[in-house]
Amino acid sequence: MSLRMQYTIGQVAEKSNLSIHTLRYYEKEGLLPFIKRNGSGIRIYEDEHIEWLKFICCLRDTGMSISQLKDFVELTVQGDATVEQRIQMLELQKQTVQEQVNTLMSYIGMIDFKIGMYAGQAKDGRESAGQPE
Amino acid sequence: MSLRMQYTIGQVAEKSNLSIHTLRYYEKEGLLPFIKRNGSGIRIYEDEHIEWLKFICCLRDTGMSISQLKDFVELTVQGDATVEQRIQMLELQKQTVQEQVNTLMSYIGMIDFKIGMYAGQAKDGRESAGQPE
DNA sequence: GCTTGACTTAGAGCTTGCTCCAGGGGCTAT
DNA sequence: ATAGCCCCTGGAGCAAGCTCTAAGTCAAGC
Repeated sequence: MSLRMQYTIGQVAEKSNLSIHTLRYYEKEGLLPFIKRNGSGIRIYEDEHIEWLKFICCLRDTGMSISQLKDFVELTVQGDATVEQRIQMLELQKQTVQEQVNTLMSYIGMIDFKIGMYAGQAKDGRESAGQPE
Repeated sequence: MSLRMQYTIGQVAEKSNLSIHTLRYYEKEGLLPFIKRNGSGIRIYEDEHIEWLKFICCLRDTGMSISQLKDFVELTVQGDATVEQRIQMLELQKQTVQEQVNTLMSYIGMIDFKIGMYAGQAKDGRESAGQPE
């Protein structure tokens, strides 16, 4: 007997850090095909939908586009038969995230190097103005 | 007596993985205020400019906007007096990149968790189709 | 001298992902 | 029953960052 909480779009917006507009936009784009409505047409969200939104944001923030997300959702809706395919997609995504991390770490190195150069200049003032390098 | 190589926009496009369009766009937006022209109005790039472009891409790819980049370039053009300010900007940027790395690593964890869930479903096939969760 | 190809400009157009607006519905409290 | 609030829809608008087009210049090779 799990007590299942229900939420309106405004409550979900607060919980998910997405705007109401964005939530409706995502639904329109097919990212939330399972949200039910009450008699007045009001969207009713439940806890699992909020979890799903968090996962969507994870994929979105790692570079997956809305339409790719839609493809992923459609696979999910199709059920068991597509589990392997979804696992493959996620493995691929995981790999690209790892590459992103590597790239960002190399960027930290570049920024550090530049900071070092500037720090040297700040001491002995040998910069030739107007020539970023 | 350093031999200083010179490049046309097409050569720089190849070397920098930016399109010719993008290079001209960046110049128009003030990110490359130091590119000279030859007698016919053709842009002449040198090695240090290509280095600068790589650094610009580093900052851009870590979330700095074109207009922020422009601000940074303007400080650089002003010379020594702004070195401290530029160091501060880069320190701040470095910090945000580190936060991005942390976020991405937590996303890898989320993706892994999801893969684990799917892998479980693939084995015992207890997914309820149409209910992403 | 004509073609080819890479360069020039100004400015229009495109894509993505929101963001907002007008106009309206329905519950709840006074 | 009127106000206040949150909800709804369809569609317009917006910002960023390119991306492309039209029309033209220039230098080299045949």
